[in-house]
Amino acid sequence: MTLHTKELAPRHRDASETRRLLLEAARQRFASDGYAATTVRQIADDVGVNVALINRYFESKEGLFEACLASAARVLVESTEEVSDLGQLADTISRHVTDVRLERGLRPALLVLLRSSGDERAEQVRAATLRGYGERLASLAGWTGEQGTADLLLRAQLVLATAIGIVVLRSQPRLEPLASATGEKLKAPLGSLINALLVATQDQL
Amino acid sequence: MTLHTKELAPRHRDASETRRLLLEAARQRFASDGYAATTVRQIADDVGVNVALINRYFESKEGLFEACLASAARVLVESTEEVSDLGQLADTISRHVTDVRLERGLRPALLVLLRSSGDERAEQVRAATLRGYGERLASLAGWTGEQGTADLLLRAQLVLATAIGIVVLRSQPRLEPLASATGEKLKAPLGSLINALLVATQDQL
DNA sequence: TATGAAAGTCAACAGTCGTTTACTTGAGCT
DNA sequence: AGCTCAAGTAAACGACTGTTGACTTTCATA
Repeated sequence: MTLHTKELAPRHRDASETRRLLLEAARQRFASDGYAATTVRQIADDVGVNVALINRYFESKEGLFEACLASAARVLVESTEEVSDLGQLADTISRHVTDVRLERGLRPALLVLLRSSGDERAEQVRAATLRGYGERLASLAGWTGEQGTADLLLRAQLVLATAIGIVVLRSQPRLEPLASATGEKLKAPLGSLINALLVATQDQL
Repeated sequence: MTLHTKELAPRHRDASETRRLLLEAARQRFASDGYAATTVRQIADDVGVNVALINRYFESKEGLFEACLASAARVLVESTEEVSDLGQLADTISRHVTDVRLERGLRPALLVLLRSSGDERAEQVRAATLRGYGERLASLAGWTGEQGTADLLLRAQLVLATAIGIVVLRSQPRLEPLASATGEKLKAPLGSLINALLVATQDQL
């Protein structure tokens, strides 16, 4: 339905730029429709180029998907680098989860991470990325890895689960009022959620 | 890969039983692989019957999927009927989310509810079911609909988001330790999460 | 301005998809 | 035992999928 979004700027045969546009269109399609339901012809049409270029630049549909996964993993890492303590976490997550910008937003990144392609290598990237994100959250709460803080990792993964659920309910079924809630509106309840899961427990130790 | 799970019991030409088996196999496939990635031949092979029976009993692949959605909606409603106050909620959710039984468990139900088929009618069933579940949770916290309790609906949907995230992270990427956590293990953190989101706010009014 | 390599297009390929039609098998009846 | 209708099968259909190899266009260089 969304055809030829980028028709402006004649695009004088810039290979790396075309590659970038294909990656962007693919991430959007994969995030909203999933891997199997997305057609390589759709992606090519979104950019306005021929299908064959996908195989030229990414080798295969799987290759294109893996490139999307790598891009999503980068976004996830960057989104946590600005957080230094638990106090900022609610603010950061609620802002990123509601970010409408396609490039930096957590929404397409998390959605792509959830879509399965069946490919073995892609599956490992997904698992490693989500595990790393959970561990980064846990570290903020004082998780060290081996000691008596094992519960914190589970609780951090529950925060990640909430973020995933928010992104899902905001995109596909568009559940109101959650779907239209601003980052500011989400900040308070997310703050008390994080406080209950990570801060309160931290104090007990 | 999972071929002919139900070979025992010769199955003497029982139409309604065959229909039931097809529905069960479909729910499992749709929940784990999604709509587009699931093949009607796979489903028929799981049961051990010919593909044509799917179109005979459910009219189309879409019809079969809608039947799965209806079944999932029923499970969701039933899972909340046993809850009468917020105190039981954490226990109920954590038990249902970790339930391995395919029939009654929340896991396949929620997963099917998340899978999109692109069909308009299916989309409406999904939306209505999830909205109703959120409202049922909010009602337990004192949400009445129109008064100054609007925030409670948003917070209840955050609880739903967490449940969805848990189910997702427990099935496809299998994120440990969340994926293997027992219902008993999840009960405590889920309890403090619900308490922070719904009970604490309730007291403020 | 000629030229060659890169960027992009075209058309076809081998599979697989959901669906349908005509057919065969089986069980319950008198 | 014979008949009959429902349950189940077999095989093919047209459409669509990802992928490929040969072709054409463009642009920076000489």
